[in-house]
Amino acid sequence: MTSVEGSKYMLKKRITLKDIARETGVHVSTVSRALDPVECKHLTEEVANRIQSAAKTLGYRPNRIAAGLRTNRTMTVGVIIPDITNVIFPPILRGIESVLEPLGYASIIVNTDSDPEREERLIDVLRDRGVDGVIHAAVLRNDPAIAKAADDGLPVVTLNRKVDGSPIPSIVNDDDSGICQMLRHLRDLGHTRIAHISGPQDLSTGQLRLAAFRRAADDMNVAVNDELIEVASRFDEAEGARCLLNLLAKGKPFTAVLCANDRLALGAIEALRERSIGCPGQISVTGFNDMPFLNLVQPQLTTVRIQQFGAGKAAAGVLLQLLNGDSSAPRETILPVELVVRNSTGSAPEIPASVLPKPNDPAGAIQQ
Amino acid sequence: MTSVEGSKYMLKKRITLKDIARETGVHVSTVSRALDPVECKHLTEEVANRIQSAAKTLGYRPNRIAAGLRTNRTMTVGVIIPDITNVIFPPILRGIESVLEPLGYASIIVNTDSDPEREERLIDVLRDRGVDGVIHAAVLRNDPAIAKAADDGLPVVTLNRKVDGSPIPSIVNDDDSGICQMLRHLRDLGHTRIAHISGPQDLSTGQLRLAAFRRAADDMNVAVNDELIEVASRFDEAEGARCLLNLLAKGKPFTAVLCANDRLALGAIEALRERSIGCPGQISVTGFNDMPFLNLVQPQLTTVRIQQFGAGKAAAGVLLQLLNGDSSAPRETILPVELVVRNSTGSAPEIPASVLPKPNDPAGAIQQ
DNA sequence: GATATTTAAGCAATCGATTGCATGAATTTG
DNA sequence: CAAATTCATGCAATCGATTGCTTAAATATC
Repeated sequence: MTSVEGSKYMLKKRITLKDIARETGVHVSTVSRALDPVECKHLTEEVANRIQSAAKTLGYRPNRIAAGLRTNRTMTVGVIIPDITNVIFPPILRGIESVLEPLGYASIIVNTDSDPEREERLIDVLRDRGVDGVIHAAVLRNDPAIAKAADDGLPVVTLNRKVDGSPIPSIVNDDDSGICQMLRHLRDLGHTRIAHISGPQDLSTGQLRLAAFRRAADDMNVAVNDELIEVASRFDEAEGARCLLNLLAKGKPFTAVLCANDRLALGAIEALRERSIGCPGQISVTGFNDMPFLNLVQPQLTTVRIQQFGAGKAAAGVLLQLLNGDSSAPRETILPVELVVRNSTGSAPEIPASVLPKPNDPAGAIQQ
Repeated sequence: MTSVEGSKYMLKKRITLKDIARETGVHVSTVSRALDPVECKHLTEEVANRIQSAAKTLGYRPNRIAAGLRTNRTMTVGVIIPDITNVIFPPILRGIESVLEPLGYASIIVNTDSDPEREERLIDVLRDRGVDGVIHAAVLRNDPAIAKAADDGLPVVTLNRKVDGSPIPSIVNDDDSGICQMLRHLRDLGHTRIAHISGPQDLSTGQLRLAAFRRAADDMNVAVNDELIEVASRFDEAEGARCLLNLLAKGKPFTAVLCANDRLALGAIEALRERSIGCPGQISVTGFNDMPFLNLVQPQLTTVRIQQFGAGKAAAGVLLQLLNGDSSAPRETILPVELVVRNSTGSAPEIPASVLPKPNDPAGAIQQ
C-alpha cells in the first residue's frame, strides 16, 4: 500500500470506458457506442449486451466533465436570481428543476443581491463553467450584462421581466390583468377612492404594476389622483407602513389601498393596526403575489396569485427549445394570474377613515 | 460564411490558452503558468506580464471544464436538502455560498423531498458531475446512501443531523440547550403542567428535541406525563392543530405547550383561537427555529432562534478543511441557540384552560 | 576558464469521452 | 463468382488545461 492510497480522502478509483474496454476486450469507442442509446443500434446485439452488463457489474458511471469537454455541452444551466431567501424564488426553482432534472440537467443557482457588478461577475462564473444556457430571474429593469451574454450566443430566457428591445424570450405573469382584476374587485365593493402603494420604479415589477394601475383605473373610470400614489423604495413591510402613513398624512380621503406586493400590504395593515384603523372595516388593503404563510396573518390578505412553480416550468421549457435549436420558441409567454379574495377587503364605508379624527390629532384632517 | 456560423445560437469562439500562445509566441504551457498566481513566479517578469496583458485584451476566460478534467477538481460542491421551498434552507444556502463563492466554488443544489431513492439517485448525479465534496442537510435519521458515498472517499459534511456511528463531520444547532432554555422560561413563568408537541420520530430533529424535552424536564424536576406528549407526523400547521386538539381531548390539565418547531406552534395557536382559548392568557405556546415572518402573526411566537446562515457557513468551512486535506477538521460543531421571548408565552393561569368547560361540552372535562 | 548549478521555457503525455474516418469482414447484387 | 455494398468495429484526433520531464541558456562556483 502506497502512502497515497492511505490518504484520508482518496476517492475510490472511478470506472472508465477504458476499464470496460479492457474487461470486454473491445475498443473504448465501441464501449462508448454501446452505452449510447442511439449509437448502440449500430452494434451487434450480443456485443452491446456484453458491454452493457459489464458496465453495470463494474458500476460504471459516465464522467460528465470529460463528455462536456468533448461535446461542449455540460448539461448544466445557470439560474440567476436576486436572493434565494426571498420566498418567491424557491418555487420558481422547483419549477425549473421539475422540467430539467428528469432530462439530466443540473442547475447552478447564483444570487445577485440585485447588484449589477455582482451579476456581471456571476454571469462570467456561469460561462466559465460552460453552462448550456441561463434562466435570468433578476428584477432590475435594465441589465446590460445578460443582454451581452445573449448577444454572444448564450441561450437566455428571462423570467418575470422583459429586456426592452431585445430578442431574449421572456416568461411573465400577467401583472396587467392581476391589477385590473383587483381594481375591479375593489370597485365592485363600492370603493371609488383607491390609493396605490407602488414598488420601486427601478424594478420591473414596480414599474409594470404602477403603469397597469394607471391604465386599469383609466379603463374603469376610477379617478386616479397622483396624491394617492405612494412609491416605496423597497418591497418590504417597513416601506409599506411608511407609505401608508404618508397617504394618511396627506388628508386625502381613500377607502382602499392596492399594494404592489404582499409585503407592502402586510406593512400597510400593520400601520393601520397601530393607528387603530380597521381593516377591512375602514380601509381595505390588497396585495400581490400570494406568498406562503399569508393564511396565518390576520386579516387574511386579499391578493393576486401568480404562478411561481409554473413560471419556472415555462422558463425551463422555453430554454430547452433554445438549447435544441428549435427556432419556434415563443418570444413572450404570459401566464394567467388569479384573484384570491380573503378578508382584508370589504365594502367601502360611508365615511373614509382618512378623514376621521386621528387619535393624536383631535381636530381631524381637513377634507379637500 | 458557413451555415454553421449562421446558426442562431452559435457561441462566439472562446479564447483558449492556445490562442494566447499563438498571439504571444510562447508555448501553451508557458501561458498556463503565466496565468497561475503561484507558477508565474517561475517565469521572467517580462514574459509573465506580456502574457497576462494579452490574456486580458483577448478577454481570456479559463475553461473550468477542461481544468477539472485534468486536475480532478471541479471547484463545485453538491448541496443536498429536502426541499428548497422550506424556509429554513435558503439562509443555510446563503451561508454556504458566503464562504465558498469567494473562493471560486459553485454549488449544485438538489432537493430530495426526503425520498431515500431520490436521494440515492441525486448523490449519483452529483458524483457524475465530479463535485469535490457534499454538504448534506437532509433530515431523515438514517440514510445509507450518503454514508456509502463518504465511505468511498467523497468529502461529506452533514448539517443539522449526525449519522450515527459514522466519522462524517457534522454541524448541529444546540437543540438540547434550546429546549432546556425554553422549558426554564416556561417554568419561570409558573408553568408546571407543560405539554409537548413533538415532531416526527423518523426525522432527526423530531427525535432529538423529544429526547431533549424529556431530559430537560427530568433535570428541572418538571413532571413529564406521557399523556401530555403528542407526536406529529409532519412538521406542519395542520399537525400542530391536530395534536393540540388531541391534548385537549384527553382532559389532562396543562397551561403551556412546548412545540418542536414553529409551524407546529402556529397550528396549535390557530386551534386555540378556533376554540376561543386565549394564548397566552390560558395556554402559552412556544416554537422552535424562529422562521421568517413570525413577527407578522399574532400573538407573536416565543421561540428558539437557531443559526441558519451560520450553520451554512460552518458547514462550508469544515468542508473546505476536508477538501484541503486538513485532518484537524472538527468531528462535531455545535452552534449556540438563542431564546426569543415574544408574546405567545405568559404567566401560568390559576386554573388550566383544559379543565374549563368547553363550548361544545358544557359539563366540562373531568380532571384526573 | 571549465564545470556545476540554477533558471526559464518548451515538449508531450494526460484527464475520459466522443466521433469522423478507415478497415476488413460479411452480405448482396449483377 | 467477382464486384459492390453494407455493416461492425477499430483507430486516432480532439476538446482545453495541467504538469513532470527535458533542454538550453544563464549564472555561480572552484
